[in-house]
Amino acid sequence: MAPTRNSKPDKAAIICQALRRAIIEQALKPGTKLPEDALGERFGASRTIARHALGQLAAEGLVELRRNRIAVVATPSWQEARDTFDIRIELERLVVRQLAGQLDAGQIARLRAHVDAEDGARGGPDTVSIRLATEFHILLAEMTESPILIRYVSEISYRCCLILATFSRPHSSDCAISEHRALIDALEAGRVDDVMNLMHHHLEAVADRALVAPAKPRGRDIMDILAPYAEPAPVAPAGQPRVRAIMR
Amino acid sequence: MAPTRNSKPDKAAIICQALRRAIIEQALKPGTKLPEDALGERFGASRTIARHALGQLAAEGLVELRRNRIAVVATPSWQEARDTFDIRIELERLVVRQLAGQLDAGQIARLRAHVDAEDGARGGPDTVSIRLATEFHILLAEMTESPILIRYVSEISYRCCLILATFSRPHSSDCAISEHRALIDALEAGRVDDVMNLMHHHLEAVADRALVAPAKPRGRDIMDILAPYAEPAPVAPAGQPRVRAIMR
DNA sequence: GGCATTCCGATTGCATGCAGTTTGGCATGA
DNA sequence: TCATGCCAAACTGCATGCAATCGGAATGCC
Repeated sequence: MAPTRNSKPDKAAIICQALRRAIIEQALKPGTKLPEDALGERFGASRTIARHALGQLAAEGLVELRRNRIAVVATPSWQEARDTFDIRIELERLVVRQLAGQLDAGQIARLRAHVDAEDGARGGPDTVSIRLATEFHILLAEMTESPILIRYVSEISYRCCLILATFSRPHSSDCAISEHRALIDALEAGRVDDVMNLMHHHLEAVADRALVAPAKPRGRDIMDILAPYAEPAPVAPAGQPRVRAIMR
Repeated sequence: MAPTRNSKPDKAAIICQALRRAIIEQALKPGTKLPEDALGERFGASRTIARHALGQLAAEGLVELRRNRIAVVATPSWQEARDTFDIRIELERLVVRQLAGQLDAGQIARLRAHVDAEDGARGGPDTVSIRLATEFHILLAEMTESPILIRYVSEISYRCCLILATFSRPHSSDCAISEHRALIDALEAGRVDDVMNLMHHHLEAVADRALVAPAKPRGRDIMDILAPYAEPAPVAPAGQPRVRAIMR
């Protein structure tokens, strides 16, 4: 009775997992088409299942789903990228606020082991470093044992991977390892304010290192660029004034 | 060409919308079963569509989806409720940080009109007041024009409705109207720190008013209650020490 | 009477089929 | 050469069908 467990791990979930990994490791680049039947066939399932998986990934923001059109890997805009990191900072500050001084020796050891693994991946492909760094943050979130926090941090961290894939220049995000170590030290010492600030600045640094504002418009977004030119006569301030605070 | 618009609003999305409203207005209480074919029949669609809609709502955390079992309206635990409000506070602080001093007269007017509507709903059923109050927050989020922020705030606000439905004592959350007005004033004046603090305390107040810790265990959660008794011999500190900071 | 077992209806997991829409190439004409 | 219109292939939207699984009632056993 006990050993049965969740014997059937849900076919759609498998496809989801595979696509997620492929996307965050940039095996599937933003804009890549994801036809339902091709996916289904590849994973030995029907379109129905592939469709379901795509729906989930769309809910996570990794995939764009347009009606009657082939699904594609999402291509975050630059402004979305900024907003995403802003949200991530606040969420992860919550994480470390909950964890500071609350972790037992085993948990601290697990964290250190993970960072060592990150260290070991230096020199390897960038995508692996990025994935490992992301998994460190997710590991932290999981230690809160708060389902919502875990879900949100995971989701937004994966999205940040996608963003890095879209905007980052090559070789930019491995010096984060020492910052991860500092985080662990502060967590262990239990100084809440310190660790929250560390996390804040760590993520800000990641964002600033990665998010080089696109001088030449990267990839798609062509329609966005053309939008102002589509107005017939730009005499008055065109359209509604966009109400976005310019942050940082 | 222009008048076509999105002519097909997606059947699954309709079901989603309907269920969401029903859930946040407590027409569907936590724990209510949601069988696929019953749903499909009710909305003139097939099980496939109903299933898809349930998947979406599960991704939003409004529905619980267990394999081979009937889907049910989610029943948040008390700890989840606390965590959810903590996250919501940070997200909405971001919202007002972006909006302070950036709204035009029309937007301010729309906000005031909405609060007036809330006022008009006083004395009506609690569920309507709660929905209107929630929509005020979502309206704010939409004014940021940040898709991610809008998505997260909407999602978590709906979840908070569900939480209120689960834990709130009757007659608790209508005095929020004056706080909404204060928020608008501060937004218009553009004092960022003020409005962030107002939002923080407003949401904290809502949480404190609503989240009465359940002395007698409310409804289901029987398994939770039994959990400690399931341990064979509670001699030593049972299992791993739960690592949750007790906040506030 | 209390408890384990068996069996059947209810319900989900998944695949397939058909209709409607979009895409992109090709032919036609200026 | 370039623009235009048409058509077939590709793909999605959705419904239905079949097998697997679950929950609960009836049954048998002590």
